[in-house]
Amino acid sequence: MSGLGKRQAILDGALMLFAAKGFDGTAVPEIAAAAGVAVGTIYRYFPTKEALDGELRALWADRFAGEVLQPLPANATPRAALRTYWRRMAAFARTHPSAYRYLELNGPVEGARILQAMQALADWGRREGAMKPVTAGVLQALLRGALAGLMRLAAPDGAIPPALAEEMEDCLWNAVAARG
Amino acid sequence: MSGLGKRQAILDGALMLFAAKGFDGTAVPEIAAAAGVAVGTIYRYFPTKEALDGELRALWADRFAGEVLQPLPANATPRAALRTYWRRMAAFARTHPSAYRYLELNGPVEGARILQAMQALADWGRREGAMKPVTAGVLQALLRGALAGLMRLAAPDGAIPPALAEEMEDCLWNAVAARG
Amino acid sequence: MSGLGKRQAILDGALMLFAAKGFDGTAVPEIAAAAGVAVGTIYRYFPTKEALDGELRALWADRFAGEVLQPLPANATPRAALRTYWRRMAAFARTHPSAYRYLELNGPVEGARILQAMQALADWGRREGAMKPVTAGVLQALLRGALAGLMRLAAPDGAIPPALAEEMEDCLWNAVAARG
Amino acid sequence: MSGLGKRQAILDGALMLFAAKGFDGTAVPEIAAAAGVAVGTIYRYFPTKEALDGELRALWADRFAGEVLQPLPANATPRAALRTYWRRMAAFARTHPSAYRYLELNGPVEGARILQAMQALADWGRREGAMKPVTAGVLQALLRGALAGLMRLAAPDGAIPPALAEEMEDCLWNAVAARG
DNA sequence: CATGAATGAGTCTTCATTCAT
DNA sequence: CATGAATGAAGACTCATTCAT
Repeated sequence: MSGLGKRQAILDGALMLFAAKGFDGTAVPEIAAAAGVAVGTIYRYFPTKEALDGELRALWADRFAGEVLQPLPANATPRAALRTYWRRMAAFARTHPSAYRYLELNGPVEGARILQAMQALADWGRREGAMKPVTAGVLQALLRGALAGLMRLAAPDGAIPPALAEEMEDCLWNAVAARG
Repeated sequence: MSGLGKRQAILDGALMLFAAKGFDGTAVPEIAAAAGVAVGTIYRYFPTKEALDGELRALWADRFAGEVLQPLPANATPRAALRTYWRRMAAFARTHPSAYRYLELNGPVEGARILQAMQALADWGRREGAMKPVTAGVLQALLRGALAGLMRLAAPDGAIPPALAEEMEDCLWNAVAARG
Repeated sequence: MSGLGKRQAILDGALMLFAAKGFDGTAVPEIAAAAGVAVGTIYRYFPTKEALDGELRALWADRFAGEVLQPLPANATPRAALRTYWRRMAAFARTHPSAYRYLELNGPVEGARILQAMQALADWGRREGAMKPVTAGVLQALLRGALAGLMRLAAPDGAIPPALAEEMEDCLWNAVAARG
Repeated sequence: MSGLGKRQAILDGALMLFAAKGFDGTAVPEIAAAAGVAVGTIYRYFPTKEALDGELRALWADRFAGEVLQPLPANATPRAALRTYWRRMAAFARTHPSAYRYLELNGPVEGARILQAMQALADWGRREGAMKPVTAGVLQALLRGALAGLMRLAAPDGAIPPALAEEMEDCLWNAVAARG
């Protein structure tokens, strides 16, 4: 196994365990076992357990924001934008349940970049008359909270039932849509 | 200090510390110090650290459900019911931030009883034509998630700004209201 | 065994082991075994291994200086003073061989106070015409070095043969005596 | 760099580090870094860390004895012999402070050969009537101890002030000279 | 020959739990 | 009942040594 492979294996093992048992609940030897390496090897790649945690969080927070904030389709409406953001977030949670749980467990999910996008969406929707005036923070709290709430409904590590995700999407839009 | 007083002090200290640093991040001697008792005393009231955690969770989950699910005012409409539930949840989070954080941190917030109430509300609202058909789980996820999301916006231990709470309440109703 | 007894046992065990194998060559569990206590107990009395070492050094350096620098007999001559200092140092090395070895191993043997006494002796001896002019540092180096050299001759933990000690004392006086 | 060069670099690095931090306080990777070689390389030249230490001690103890015990000048008197031995020892300590410190730190400085020379000097001096009867061990302890004592006076890695060395030499001769 | 990534036994230290006072 | 000194298993981290490249 190459050095990069081991580094990745360590990150993967740590992610799974931190997501399942938390940082303090996970012992370094457990991570080593999960990664299939010796304990000492972990310290060749990360100076401390904290550093491993930090890198892991930075890595996945970045990836989460990166996936959610990809360019919107051309000619998108605010409604389509909201739907797109929501689906991307749900897709991330479905594809990387451990990463999602880990990020939710340990504080804000890369707040700044997402919040910016929510601000832009709120402004845009209001300009177009499609959305009622809504604080960006409220919008972010709605999306993130709804996703976290749905994840809780599912069994641990369970995926969000697509039907519920679609139902929620409809609710979310109505939550912020301008009254007809 | 009476025996009950000590027991309460231990529970209070543990709540604060578990909320701030997590179960695994909190040492029993820390709890003892926070409670103003000797280490050994803790073990006169709780057989293990886990048992203390369990009792604490049961206690607060019960209290949370108890406060939120108090009888609704007579002649309430579905809209008023939703608002009442939301305000009670927000009030709990504002009044007992440590308890709220602790409950959110450690898995489901006494899911069953709340879910039941959401089910009842969804049925009721649909019967009256005030709400669109909505799965109870989605409703619960919306409320709980929105609250958690708002708490995250606030500084650690900070309270939710009342204005945001009201704005959110409006969104939540629209999310599930029947289209006019 | 009382708390003070345990503390003392730890200090004693550490002294023996540090003297025999050095600070870095001694493991904390070894100290615990030598002291007849559990590993954790050591940390109830000393915050770190380094702190234990520090206290040990302070303790014995003080005791060494205290024993050597006790008041000289009245009507003592410079010659008698030198003899007294030397005998006290040798007595300390004979009575507490581990402590002596430990102090020698780890840098200066409480240099300042002893050096002061050597300075006083050198001045005194010269004023009386009994000693030739001699730098205090040279005098200290002579005494301490001679003692360390004799200790080396003896087997590890072996005592200095009294005959050699007396012979050395004669040499030391001649080393600094004024020429007849 | 040639093989011999690497071997020498390792010995040099180890000497410096062992002198400064002791055997147990020095990590093999540190030695490798100081020597400018890879860790594994050390094990191509020395089977274990202990073996490296052993060779180092043998090497320098031999060199020390070799330098001190070079042939004395023809027509030397006992007094000149003592002075010569002392100056050679001081010169060694001045020229190779790390080596001197290392040898002093770790037990006897190649006792046997030096002791033999001291014995010969003591016998010779007595036969000539220049020295009082003195045990060889005492003579050795005086010289070595005086040197070690002077080294302690100097700052770490500091050289012995020549004036002190000369003053000491005078003392040493008087210590063992026959009374005039 | 030289390298340095990998190893895992061993290090210092913490902490849940017990029990004599 | 309350205490806190004592315990030792377990945690994070180090380091002498090996071996595939």
